[in-house]
Amino acid sequence: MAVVGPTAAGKTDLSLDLAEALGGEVVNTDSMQIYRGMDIGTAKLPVAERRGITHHLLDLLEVSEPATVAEFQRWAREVIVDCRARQVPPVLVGGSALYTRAVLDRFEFPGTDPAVRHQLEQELAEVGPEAMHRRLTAVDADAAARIIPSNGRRIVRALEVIAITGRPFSATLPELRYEVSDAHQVGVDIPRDVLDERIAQRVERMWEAGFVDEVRRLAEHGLREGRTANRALGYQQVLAYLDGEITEQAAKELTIAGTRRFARRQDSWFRKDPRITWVAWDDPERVRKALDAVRHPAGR
RNA sequence: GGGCAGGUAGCUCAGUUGGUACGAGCGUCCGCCUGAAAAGUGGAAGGUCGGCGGUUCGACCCCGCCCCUGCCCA
Repeated sequence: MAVVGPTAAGKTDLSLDLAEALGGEVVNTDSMQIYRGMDIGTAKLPVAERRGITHHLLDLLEVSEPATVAEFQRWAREVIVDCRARQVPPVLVGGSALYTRAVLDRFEFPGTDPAVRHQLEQELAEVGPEAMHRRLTAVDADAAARIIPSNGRRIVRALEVIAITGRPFSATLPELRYEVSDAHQVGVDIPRDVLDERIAQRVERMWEAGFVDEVRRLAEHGLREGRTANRALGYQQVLAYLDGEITEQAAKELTIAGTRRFARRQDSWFRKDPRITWVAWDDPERVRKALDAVRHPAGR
């Protein structure tokens, strides 16, 4: 079972209730909570509040280490296999839609080659995305047509895949089809205005809880040098503040604004998936309704 | 009470020597997304140009009065 939805909607609480009701364990599917030390800014549930339920895939990497979806997919599937071998239902929770899909769905990653990647990124920096896009058009017109010429990152990845596999790059997502058997997704449904207010409050509380110190500490452990962790919402803004680029107040405001934008992206991503059963964030019966969705899946 | 600056999109501001607002960034809305996804990206909708009167074929741009904001003087 997977609990999805935008950030600050209340996924964590629901996941605990569901894990308790099912006698399951929680599996994190949040791309940033896999980092050790990123606690306040990712709203990671403190051990003391986990109700004794085992949580997987938290605190796996140092902030200086890069994270990738493909790697995460392997870890998560191993955890799921392990849980099921013990007759324990895994309850996935997280707002990283791609991560969730990579775990649940038929999703294959063609591989990567650091040298090739580095070379292509070098070129991108030199000639710009348009020139790279023309190159992509020459070798794979199909993929090029699907990628906007200004999107350097996706162009680089497409060229990388072509270089290492010798095959064209498919730029489309696979169809919505579960790879993991007996999977169910429950989405936390929450009105925008309520969510916006909750986000602002959450960020305020983060600051009160010593978020700036957390970032300062992580900066000493290579947060700036990493490739993934330093992009996390809040962390990137506080780093800018610590570097004297913006004021602390601006860092806080930018974090709130950025999180709102992120929540909209999350929402639009999850809304497209018709397999998700939505339950209202404040419905007193939400746990029962979520469990009903598992026991009596729609369409059966 | 007097002087100066300003009142243009939800916000911060461009702009037209008078000829249908060329607007921009942010926000909002909608969308895309395969090894950085809390990242990266595309598009759309928003304006009686402070109010009223005047001049003019025609005013957001000129004139008068008024209202509002900021600063200065008394």
